[in-house]
Amino acid sequence: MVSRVAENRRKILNAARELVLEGGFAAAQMSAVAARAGVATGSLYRYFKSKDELCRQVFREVSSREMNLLANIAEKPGTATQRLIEVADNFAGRAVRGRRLAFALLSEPVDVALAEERRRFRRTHASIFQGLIEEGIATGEFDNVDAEITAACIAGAIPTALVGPLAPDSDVLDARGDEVVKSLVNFVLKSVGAKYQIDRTTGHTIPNQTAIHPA
Amino acid sequence: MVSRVAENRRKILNAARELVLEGGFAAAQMSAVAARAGVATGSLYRYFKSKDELCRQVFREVSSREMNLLANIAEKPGTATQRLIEVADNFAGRAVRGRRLAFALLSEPVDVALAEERRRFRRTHASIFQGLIEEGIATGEFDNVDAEITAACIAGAIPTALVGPLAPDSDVLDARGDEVVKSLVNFVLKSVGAKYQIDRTTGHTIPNQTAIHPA
DNA sequence: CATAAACGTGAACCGTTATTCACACAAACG
DNA sequence: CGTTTGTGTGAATAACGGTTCACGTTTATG
Repeated sequence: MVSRVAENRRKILNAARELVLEGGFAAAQMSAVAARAGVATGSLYRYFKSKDELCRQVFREVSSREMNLLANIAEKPGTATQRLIEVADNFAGRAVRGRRLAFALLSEPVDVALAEERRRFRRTHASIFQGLIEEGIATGEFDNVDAEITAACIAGAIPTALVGPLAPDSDVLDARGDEVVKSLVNFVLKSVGAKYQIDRTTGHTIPNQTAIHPA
Repeated sequence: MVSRVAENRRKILNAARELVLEGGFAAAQMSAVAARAGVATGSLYRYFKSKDELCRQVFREVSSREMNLLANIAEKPGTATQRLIEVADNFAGRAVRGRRLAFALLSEPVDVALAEERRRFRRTHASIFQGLIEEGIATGEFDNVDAEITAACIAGAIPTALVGPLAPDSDVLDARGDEVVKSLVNFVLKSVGAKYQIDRTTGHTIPNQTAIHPA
């Protein structure tokens, strides 16, 4: 009995998540969620106090998966530079490959409840970058930049570069995707004054131009 | 008569703009706009086909003012570096000082009609930066970065750094505002591989650390 | 001045969605 | 087996905000 309740809760969350993955949070209307989950709309309210609560839950589930992925990469052994490259590459790469999800999590117009959740998400992103930047500064790999601001900038730059000026439902990213991701990684590296860049075609590490040709 | 019509149109647009400046586009409800303008709600539809059209008009008026400001700075004489500094400083500085407006134009959740308008706005921002970056690359002031992507990143980074991780309705920016703006300018300079930074306290131009201490 | 055309009005209308609720049914308990 | 408690239902409700419209008023035209 208690298990059936848990099972239903799961069914509802899964249905909502599927809808979000397909059409963003705009598509997660209560009646649609209920239909997808195979229950009545009224039943949703046996499990969730409100739509906000349901959506927040979905947002948390989906975003925490992404967060953990990046956080784990950031904690792996290696130089700050290597890890910064990997985090940035994964962040941008995952966003490019899963543009629908990235849009829903980062850019889709949502109401205040979710906007709060999204702020938290962004802050977590930023704090991952901030940690790496501070490490890199300490080891001398990076310049002595304002880690907090730089991290916030990076956390904002990557998503908006992907969903903003580059058309959001265009397929440019499917073709040029890898190249764009590499450019983004290089952007990140330059912004912290890293000594290296990655080659736009081979992906190999190469010296940073600024460091090689000082004024 | 024709002048009275034009006058009323102006009254309505002004009322809508005021509301947007005070509470974002969410506050620009038809009834509120009508009340503020001193006309009946029905009258709004004598002047604008729909709310979307009215809001677009307001968005254009307000954003084009901002755009022109930056575009003019970008066209002034001087090195690409100098102008990039000025554009970035104005962009960030104006956003910090007019956070309400910046929020409405750049980050507030809006519906599809305005989202389209906003995309255009962002693209224009990006193209201003892109032009400066390309110039700087040509003159050897900047590294040979991917100008399109870098510009998109910068255009996305500055707004989200201001309204994102740093609390949006907090007053941190009122106190630390200048410092934050300078950090943002330095972020921009580093991301293009400029030879200079600006001093975080004096605001004077100083050599870029990366260029001075090559690996 | 007569008439038409346009303007101004604001209460009513409508579509959209989240939320509720009265009722049916199943499960737990003595 | 009766009772109570919890669960499922989906049509009705409520709230919200943009849009309309039938009517009075002002302005233009001949």
